[in-house]
Amino acid sequence: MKQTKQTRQMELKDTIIATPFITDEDLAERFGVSIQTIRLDRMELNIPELRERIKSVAHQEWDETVRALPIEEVIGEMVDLELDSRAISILDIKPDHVFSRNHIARGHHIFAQANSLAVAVINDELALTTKSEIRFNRQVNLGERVVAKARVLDSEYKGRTTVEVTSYVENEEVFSGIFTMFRSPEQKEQD
Amino acid sequence: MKQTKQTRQMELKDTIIATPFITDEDLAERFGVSIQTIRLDRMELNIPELRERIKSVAHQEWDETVRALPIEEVIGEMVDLELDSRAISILDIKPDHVFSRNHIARGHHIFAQANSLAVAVINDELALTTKSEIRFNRQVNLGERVVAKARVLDSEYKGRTTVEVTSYVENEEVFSGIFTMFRSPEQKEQD
DNA sequence: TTCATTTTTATGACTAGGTACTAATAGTAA
DNA sequence: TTACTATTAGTACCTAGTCATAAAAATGAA
Repeated sequence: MKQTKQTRQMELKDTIIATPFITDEDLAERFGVSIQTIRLDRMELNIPELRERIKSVAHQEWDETVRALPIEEVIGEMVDLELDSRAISILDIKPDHVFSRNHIARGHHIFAQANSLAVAVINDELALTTKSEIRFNRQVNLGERVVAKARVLDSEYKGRTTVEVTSYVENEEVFSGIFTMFRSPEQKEQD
Repeated sequence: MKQTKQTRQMELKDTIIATPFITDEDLAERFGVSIQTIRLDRMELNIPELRERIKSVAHQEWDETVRALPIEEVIGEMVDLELDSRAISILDIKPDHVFSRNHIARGHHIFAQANSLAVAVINDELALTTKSEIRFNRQVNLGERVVAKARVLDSEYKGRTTVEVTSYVENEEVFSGIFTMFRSPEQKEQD
């Protein structure tokens, strides 16, 4: 009994998601159609060839966990800095920053920009985030430019500094956070 | 000035470990030798060809139990997952994750692990962090292994789910956070 | 310097798993 | 019948390799 094209394509998609390292030949055998049909289906469904599927899986994993996230890119570009007072950085949302499915920027990149800005604005060799309360106010999409502005709230309290960071896309607030930063006394306080 | 075979082979090995998706052609150019020499070197060093390297990396991260998920987008290695209930991932702190000065892990990596785990545990196509309150309880150092455990607190509240993530280094709590996640209703709620 | 050995490069034939394109055929609907 | 979709077939080309063979170049010892 023959399947319709639609149901075959849906099952094909599921099959590739489930076992992405399957070849067209194996797929053709499994669905009882020719290799050409499988290739037509993949084209219509925009599913790349085996090697590209392998590469994309491997690459994303590699990119984010093993290789250095090129810090300049992750953090964004610093355009203004006055130590212990304020700082501004911009981050252009690139394909690496978004979920593949929906092209929405992943939260940790927005956080990374803000957090590293908070670290950078502190006039100290060692600055670490100890606490933060953050809010993602709106989705950020591929291609958008995020401008993060940091403002030091209380600088002089010993060992702790509070930094407020607000991020905007074209004057629309997309993220805000209060970061409590630990700054180094002479020796380590906690271990 | 020419390199010896030995030093070239050692550097070759390092290069392939550092950037495993490099082709023989690129390697040949980088080392100023022919492709054939690179292939001889790989044979002597028992380093498989590009496709096999890609496949092995891709395979390591692949787990049949979590295949419905964009596992490649989880930071750290997922070792346990029960959708809408709990999830565990581990992240080994490598040189890329730390401040060069003091070898302390940068906060956004710890956050990224926790945040992506919170996203992954949600049984939904679209899950976004809208709010979070986090705390870095102790520094994490180079070489340490961070185990993040996510627990879904209230799953059924419409459009919002709260996830608690706690990260440990050898049973010592290093990070904790409450993530409020947005999950897709039938149509978009905000834009 | 000459010879032997190691190292490197070149060449040709083959492979897997595709892309891109053209063409032919089978089945269905108006 | 004509029009259209779905499927299959076949060709040329591509990449990133493989293997085998041979020749050239560099190196070390007599």
